[in-house]
Amino acid sequence: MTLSRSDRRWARRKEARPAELTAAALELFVERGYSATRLDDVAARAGVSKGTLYLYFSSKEELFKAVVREGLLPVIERGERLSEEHTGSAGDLIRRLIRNWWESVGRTPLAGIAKLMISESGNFPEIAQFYYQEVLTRGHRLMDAAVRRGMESGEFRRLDPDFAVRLLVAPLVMLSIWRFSFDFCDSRRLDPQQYLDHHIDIFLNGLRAEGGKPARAGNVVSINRKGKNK
Amino acid sequence: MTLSRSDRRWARRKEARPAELTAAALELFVERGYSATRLDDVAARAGVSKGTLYLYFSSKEELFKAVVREGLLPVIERGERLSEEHTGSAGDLIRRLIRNWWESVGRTPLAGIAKLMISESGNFPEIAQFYYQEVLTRGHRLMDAAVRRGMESGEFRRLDPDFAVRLLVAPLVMLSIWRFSFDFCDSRRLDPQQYLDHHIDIFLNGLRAEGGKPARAGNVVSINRKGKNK
DNA sequence: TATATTGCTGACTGGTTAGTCATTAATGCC
DNA sequence: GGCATTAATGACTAACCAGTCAGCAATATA
Repeated sequence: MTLSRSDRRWARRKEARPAELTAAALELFVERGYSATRLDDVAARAGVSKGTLYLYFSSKEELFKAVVREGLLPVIERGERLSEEHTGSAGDLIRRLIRNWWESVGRTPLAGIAKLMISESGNFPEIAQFYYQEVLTRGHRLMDAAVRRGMESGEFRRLDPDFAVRLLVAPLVMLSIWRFSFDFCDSRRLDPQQYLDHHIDIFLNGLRAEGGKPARAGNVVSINRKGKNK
Repeated sequence: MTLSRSDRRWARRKEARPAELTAAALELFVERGYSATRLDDVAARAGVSKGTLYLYFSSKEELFKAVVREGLLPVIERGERLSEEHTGSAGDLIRRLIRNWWESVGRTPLAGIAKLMISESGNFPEIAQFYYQEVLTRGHRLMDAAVRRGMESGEFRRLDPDFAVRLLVAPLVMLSIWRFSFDFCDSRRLDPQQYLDHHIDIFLNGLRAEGGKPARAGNVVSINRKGKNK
């Protein structure tokens, strides 16, 4: 029995394999967790056999590291550039940063890395450390600069910026997590756009100095807006 | 060789075992994840052998269910009573509910259930469904009543209460998760009290109607306050 | 076409662990 | 004390899976 032309079982695609494997691994790690993910399944989803996986990654743990390392660093760097170049109010910068986050992380599979790192931090302290320093702390600094700018210009009240930033970021992380954990439990799904709009609205109003003009969120983070449910 | 009097290896304590086992299991599940937790380790931490574990739970999955089921229902019920009995402003009710959450969940090992359910929802859709309906939805309803009360009395602006509640709860969940995932990465730990104070402050100010009196958070949720860091 | 190179495969193995069960010892009852 | 009951033990097994490797087939080179 000869193989049909479309049987790509033996296709040689050295360049494409690593990215396909890490993409498949990310999906399965997020879906099932690190331990519960079988490398046979990762390989199958990437369209190769397990042996091939081991041509590109020396162990399951190395595959995990690659997934985390390669995912978010470019995004962080883009955010840092965006922050440096920004001229305008702190509120607008925060809106842009959140919009940027949504477009390049929140609505992509990369959002799953948050859930993955939360789940596995206990088993991989070294990777958790890397993620903490190179993703969380840098992302935090990004928002921190915006919040301080607002406080110094008199746009925001003076609160501890560290807590303010954590409270700014927490709903974004929760949105990422929700998508991969409980969204499917609910028939009427969470609308991310409206959720982000409300967050920006409440947060910026909560932070703004007495007498400043009320913040309106809808004007920036409103891509593909759908009708409000109920 | 006779066993010393203090050798409790064969102690018969039928009543206490199940709670000790679920407590040990919660700790390990949260620390390592469900798959990566060995039942031998659970049994050892509870001071028994693996065979004993199987006297009380018919499988690893049943143990997991017991951990989730028994943990949070009493707390939810207490919150529901507290909400019904409350007289006073919506802001005060929200402060009390958060304080109550912190005392009976946030600062206890039960907080780990959030991380556990997030991590394992994909592998146990049935338990995820239970958790979603009996814990998340009921907790959500609790806060929802408070938020609506505030909107109807004119204390809060009129926003979609569903989103407002999600944004009220998100930082609490993140606080739970943080403790078990990244807190140990950072030398200068997150102070939960101040974090909650800031959240209540920003959120209530962000929600309050124009002309209402500014909300101050510090007067309710300030137990065991420590010096502000930096 | 012949040969060398190398990306890819899948059967195999060694270690690990959920779940079992024959045995042991604590307790209660006469 | 003697006997019956049952909580507790830990060695055992069957299954599962990360990681290996000898061979196969696509491609490159001559």
